[in-house]
Amino acid sequence: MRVTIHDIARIVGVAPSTVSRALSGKGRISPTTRERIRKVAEELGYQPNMLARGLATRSTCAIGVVIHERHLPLDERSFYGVILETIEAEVSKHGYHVVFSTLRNQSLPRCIKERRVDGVIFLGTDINEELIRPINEELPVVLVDHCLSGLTSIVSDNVGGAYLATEHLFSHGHREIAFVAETLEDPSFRARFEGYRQALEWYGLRVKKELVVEGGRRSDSDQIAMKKLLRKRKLPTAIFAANDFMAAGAIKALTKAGLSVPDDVAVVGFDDGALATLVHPPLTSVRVPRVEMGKTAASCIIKLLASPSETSQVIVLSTPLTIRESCGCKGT
Amino acid sequence: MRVTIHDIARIVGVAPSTVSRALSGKGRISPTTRERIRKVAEELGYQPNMLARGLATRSTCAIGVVIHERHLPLDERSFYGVILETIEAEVSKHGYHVVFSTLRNQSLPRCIKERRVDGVIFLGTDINEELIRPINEELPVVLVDHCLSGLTSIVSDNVGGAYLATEHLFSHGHREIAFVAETLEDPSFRARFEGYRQALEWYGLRVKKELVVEGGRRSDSDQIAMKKLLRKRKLPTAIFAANDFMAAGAIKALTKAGLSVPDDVAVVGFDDGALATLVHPPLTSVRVPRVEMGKTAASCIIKLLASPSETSQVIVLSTPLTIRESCGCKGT
DNA sequence: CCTCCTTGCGCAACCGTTTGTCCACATTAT
DNA sequence: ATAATGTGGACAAACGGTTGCGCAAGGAGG
Repeated sequence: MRVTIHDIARIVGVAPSTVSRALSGKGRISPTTRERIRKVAEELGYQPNMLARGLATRSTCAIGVVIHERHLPLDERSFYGVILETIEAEVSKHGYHVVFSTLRNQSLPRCIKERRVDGVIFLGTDINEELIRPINEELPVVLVDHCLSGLTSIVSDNVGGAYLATEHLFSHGHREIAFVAETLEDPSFRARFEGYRQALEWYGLRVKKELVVEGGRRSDSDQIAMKKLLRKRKLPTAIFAANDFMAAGAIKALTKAGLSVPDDVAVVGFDDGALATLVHPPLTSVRVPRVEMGKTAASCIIKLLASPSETSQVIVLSTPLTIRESCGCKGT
Repeated sequence: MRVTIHDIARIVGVAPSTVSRALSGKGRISPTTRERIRKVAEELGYQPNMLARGLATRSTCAIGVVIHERHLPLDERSFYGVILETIEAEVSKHGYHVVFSTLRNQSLPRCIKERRVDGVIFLGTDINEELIRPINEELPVVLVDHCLSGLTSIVSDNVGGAYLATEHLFSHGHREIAFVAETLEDPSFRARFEGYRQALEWYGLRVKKELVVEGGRRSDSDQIAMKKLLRKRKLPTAIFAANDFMAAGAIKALTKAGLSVPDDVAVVGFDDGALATLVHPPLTSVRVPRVEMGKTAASCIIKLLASPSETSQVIVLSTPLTIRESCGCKGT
């Protein structure tokens, strides 16, 4: 059996409550008994039972990180893995640990319903508002990559980043710029489309329907989209992809079709994840600051945990353009 | 305040213990009162407090998943993200949830030391045996991608997969086959090298030192390794890379150098993750059955939780070769 | 010398469950 | 009728901590 404060109390010859106070540092205790207790606890290798402590203090020292199943798998296609691990690293500095869970068929994980966490971070879009609101009544909630009024939200500047990418292509002479995405149903992708649209408009161009293609949610979405695009009578001179996955697929399809990237068609992606430097030519891509998003989410939830009345805010992280070779302007 | 069994007991007019038994289905209770209690619990939206239950039953309904920081980030370079999410999906079916944590500077996460989990799954190599053994004294432990005597271990057949890959290249006429890895210090990569060595030996070839290159642990390890290889007076006709990341890097470096894959140099990777189909040409790669590894790990820990005396075993999952285009045998 | 404050610590209640024990009553066998 | 058995539920003691309250001893101030 594990050693408890009662064991320590018996050995030192004090009451369990005294042990509790000595170890937690709260309450009035003489320095000498405090030290005696600490020493014995140390020797016995005492580890507090967090369940008991949690029961008494109504806290769990855990924060839930929930990700929608649509954003799985946590691999090359999704950047949530990095955010998850960043959150874990940050909150663990404050003594919290992470309960990781996915949202299946839009029902909250048991660990949340059963209040086994002190706060929740939701990762990604596609999470029903009706699911989140009630949670927020009882627990601090932080949203990452998603925005809801009255809730603390961490988002990247999708519109601005897309604007930047489109503008970059325009400034290098491209006038026929395609937009390729898996689906425009996804709010992030729609925002990226919006930035694309705004940039074109600002420069006096219009969005051409035939240059906007969606590949759908299937895993070969990239090739489906590119097939659609390559069927057109006139190819664009540049492609702005809504994420790196689609950009990599574009490069692949173009190369296969005997076209050169960036000489025949320039390509710009979005995310600037590890994939960007794994393909050839290396992707010019709009950087989504995943680590910063994770860190910000962690610090927000910690702040909310400390003072739940903290007013909610929307934090927009900027998305700079990382220029590599796929856009063809290297050295210009 | 949340509704407790005391609230229900008061309303129904029974003792809290009766409510507990009615809800859990254990113990003798008349069907009519059981139903009355269930109905009231339902109406009040009762959710059991798992902390209290855990305290009473000495279980937490949580399993810890620990990954060594060396295997981070959880992105294109690591396939542990997929395993993590698979484990979560599986154990949640049995009412468990996942506490995710990384191993920093070789010290166990607090959530484990404080026994906030009922069992632990360790992901990846590089985890100190001295850290794991004591845990195993008190909790069921499962190892994934790592093997320790007396502990239940789930591994993929690295040696066999590498043998298969090398044999495949040999059978298509290649005699100068390079081996490229980040480092041979990693046990998985060493095992893959061993398979490579065994295959060469079986076919009467010897390992040539100049054809075995390591790129180191840096993020541009792939390019460093390829630079070393391309400097040699005589290029190999094929490259067997210890993982997809290095294989993708090899393709990139070869393409950059004006060489064609697979016509000038064939490339075979290892992992067969999402990256394999994202590069051009698509990678022929040895499949590491990540999902199956996750599922197996989950079912092992569930079994161990049910009967802790279960005898430990080593489960080796087979690693078939997925043939695509980078090895140049398509259609042969 | 008496009162008042402070300090250090013990007592006991509480957090919300589970579970062993026991009792009252009903049912059946004798 | 009485005794033996079975049934349904109450009571209370855990589980391992935290925390409000109270009390005794000691020191300071009048």
